[in-house]
Amino acid sequence: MGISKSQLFAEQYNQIAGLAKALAHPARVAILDFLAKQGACVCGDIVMELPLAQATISQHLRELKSAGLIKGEIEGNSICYCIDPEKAESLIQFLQSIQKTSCNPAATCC
Amino acid sequence: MGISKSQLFAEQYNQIAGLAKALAHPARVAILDFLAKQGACVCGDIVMELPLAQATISQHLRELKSAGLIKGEIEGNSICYCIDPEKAESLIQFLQSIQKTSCNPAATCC
DNA sequence: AATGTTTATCGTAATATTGCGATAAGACGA
DNA sequence: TCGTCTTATCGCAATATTACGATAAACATT
Repeated sequence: MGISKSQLFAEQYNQIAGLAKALAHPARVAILDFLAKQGACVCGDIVMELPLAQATISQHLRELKSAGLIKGEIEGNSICYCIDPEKAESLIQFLQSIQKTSCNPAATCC
Repeated sequence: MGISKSQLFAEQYNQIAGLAKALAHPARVAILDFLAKQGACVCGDIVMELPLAQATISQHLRELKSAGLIKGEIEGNSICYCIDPEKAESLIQFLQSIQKTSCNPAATCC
């Protein structure tokens, strides 16, 4: 009935899925790319870069932060965001692990 | 109003987000991991592995397939799924590109 | 042809996400 | 203190996702 059954899955799978979910919106991908292209930290002017209202961007930033993909620290009047590379690593490793799979030669399908 | 504004974002960001969305559910992560651990293809017994109904798994498989993360070919009576490593690559590359970002030493926040 | 096996699709209910205006909370300068 | 600037949160409406029973479609076996 549409209820989330995430508690039925292994913790590892939920973690990967949680990270992917944080990336599963073009605005959040754009935010990460913008932070990366700045080479370092950015204080607040993400709102100027994206075609979304300030409230919406604040929400996206919160999701990225709670997923652990970015860090934000108070910098005087504004807040300074930057990328936290640690969590991205586990997603990369999962992708590489499934990517390594070569198709069984005994199978005729691929 | 909750409408999707994805058409306002660059095509590249939508592609990354689309791939991440396919990974953004523990059942789909589990399916990919299962296919990878089998080393190759598996015909249908994914249903036995996961605590979900057959209709639900079929839906998840369709999402993985339309995202290009898996391929499925008809194998007699059943259908044979295996991982398509191509699309995973672009997601890996995006993650690595944002991961490379080291924090600007001039910034005091991180 | 009739039956069983396997996978896909439809319809529907429950829940989650998205987006934004309004507003609050905090820091800064005059 | 007062106004201003910046970011967060609330509340709501619109939409999307998730899950599954029922059923259909395709094929193999009998």
